[in-house]
Formats: sequence, structure tokens, C-alpha cells
Amino acid sequence: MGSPDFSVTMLDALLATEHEIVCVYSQPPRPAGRGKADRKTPVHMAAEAAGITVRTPKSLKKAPAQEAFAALHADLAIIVAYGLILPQAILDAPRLGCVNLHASLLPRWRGAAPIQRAIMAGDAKSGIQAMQMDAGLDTGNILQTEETLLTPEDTAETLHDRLADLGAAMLPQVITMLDAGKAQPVKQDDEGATYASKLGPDDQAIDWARPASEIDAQIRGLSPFPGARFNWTPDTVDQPLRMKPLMSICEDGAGSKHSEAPGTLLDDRLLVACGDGAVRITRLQRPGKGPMQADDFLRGTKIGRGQMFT
RNA sequence: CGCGGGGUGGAGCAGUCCGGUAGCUCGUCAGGCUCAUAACCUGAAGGUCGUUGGUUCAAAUCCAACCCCCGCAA
Repeated sequence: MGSPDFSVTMLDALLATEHEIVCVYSQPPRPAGRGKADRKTPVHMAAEAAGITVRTPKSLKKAPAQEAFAALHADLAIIVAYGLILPQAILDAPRLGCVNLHASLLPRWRGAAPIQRAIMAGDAKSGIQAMQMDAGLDTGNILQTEETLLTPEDTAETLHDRLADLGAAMLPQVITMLDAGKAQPVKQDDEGATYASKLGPDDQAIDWARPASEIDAQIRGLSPFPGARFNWTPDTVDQPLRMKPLMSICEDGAGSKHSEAPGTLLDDRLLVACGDGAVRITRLQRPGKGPMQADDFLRGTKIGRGQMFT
């Protein structure tokens, strides 16, 4: 069970094993992209391409859907970023239970957007974990963990890809362990739990008055989707442009002291004054355009020291 | 038929409203200067202005259709 690209990586890993995949569950096709036409999820398409039966119920709370699931007589269910709550009846159906792969080091970042939240919070490390699902939100017992250290160059994209690869490598081991009855589930410590709530517009808007380190983390944590954003009004235009920074470097060391108002450009190469320190934007996107390196942007744009971002 | 932005030498852009010699910041190539350089100077190559049709003496620019790219709480 899964929906986005992240889950496709795990599906591919399963396809490479000897195990039989009796059915794939995914979110129903939804209006998306240009034209808002209904689109199948990445998992849906990948499963079809592999010739596997796909089911896309809107909910699993009702008896018919639960009976249909039980009728599969699956040994095990693997859930990766599926997006639906699984009622107890579903959790109990497979002989070996339901295993969830979650992209954080639980109990930190339970919930919807663990990858982005980890970077936005400036965490030193992240990871992916296999967990025996229970009725709570990402509260099940941990079966296996793979950690990875975060660097100042990491974005949601790089971490996403890295965790997907780690998860794909880990998944077959977990299944083998469960099948052999050798799994050793470890209880989570609810004390340190934090929640990775869904990303919204408030998460995207940059407040230049905040410290440089936080703004840098925000930019990278939301890159490339959905993207942080700020407004810039060029001299030649009267409407502010909604700019989307995709990569940045935090410059909050000794040499970055300044007395400019937050949002002011401190040089001609996109060094922006923050409440504390400054952030240099190194990759960005302007409305209607594709992502570009700061160098390319500067070549075609009149912008320099003293201008203001809001 | 959801809304919107855009396609101009290799890159990023201006020019389009108000038709009249294809421009800017770079890159590339050649030469020069320099102990030296991603620096500086001189010169050169490189473009059917997304496509097709229309209007016009004349279209990147105005009109129509089509193709492709991008953003909109993923």
C-alpha cells in the first residue's frame, strides 16, 4: 500500500524478491497538475505496469472494503506513505500483520511530512524505520532502523532519495526476519515524540527576521516541493513576484554581522540579511520559469545590493 | 473546456502595449596585456525571434490556430 514516488521505490524492491504481490492498494486518481485532470498515483501506474491488481478505495473504514482486503489472505501487508488510516480490522487481517516504513527516527516526526520537517528543524540525522503497525499514528513497535547523517547541502529531495534507497535495501531483510519469526520489535519511547504536521502556506512564507540558520533550513527542507517563497518587486514591475528559493547557504559566522533590515540584499549575489546572520540563495525559481542557478538568474536580471525581499 | 506565466544565437534575459537594421549580461573562439588569474582590452563566430496561416509596403511586435515548457496547499 502506497501512493507517491517514495513508495514506488519500495514496490520495485518487492518486485525484485521472490514474494508474490497479490494486490496493490493506492489512493484513488485525483485531479492534479495542469488542467486538473484525474491522475493515477505513481504507485498505481507502477503496479499496473508490473501487471499487479490495483485497488483504490476511498476509505477502509467500511466493512465491504475490509472484507475485500481479508479475502486476499495476504501473509503480510507493507505500507509506505499510503495516506489512509488503517482500522484495526485491516491491521489484523494479514497473518504477519502490517509493516510500515516511515521516513524518520521515531518517535521523532510521526505523521505526514517527516522528511521536510527533519531538515526544517535542523536535525543532525534522520533515517528510515520499519515498524509493526498499531492503531496509533506511527506508534508501532520498531523492527529495524537505518540512519543517515544530514549535511548543510541536503534538501528534502536528496534526503528523500537517500531514505528511499535505504528503505528499499532494508525491506527484504525485514520480510525475511518476520517470515522466520525472528523479528524483535522494540517499543517506542512516547516521551520524545514529535509530530510532522502537513505542510501549508504558512510553512512556505519566509520571515527574514528569523535567524539565518532557520531560514536556510526552511529553504532546503521545502526544496523542491512545495518550495519556500518570498516576494520581490523588481524596479521594472509594479507587482511583486513570488520567488521560490531552492538552495541556500547559511552565513551566520563572525563575518556576517550587519545592521541592515531583514530582507535587504547585502551584496550583488543574493546574500540576504536575516534577523541574525545572512543567507545566500544559490538556486531559485521565478514564476513561470524553471529552476536555475543563482549565476544564471543574475545574468539576466537587474538586481543588486540594497534591494529588498519581503 | 479550472486559473495563470512563458518559448528571442550555447546559458539567463530585454525588446512586444505604440509594427520600421536583433539588443543586454555571460559563455565560446582568436589576438593583446599581465609574474599571474574566474581579471582587463580588441575582434570574431553563432539567431528561420516555438510552428503554421492571416493583416500590412513592412511582423519578434497585430490577428487566428496548433505544439512544447512552467507555477497554482506537492
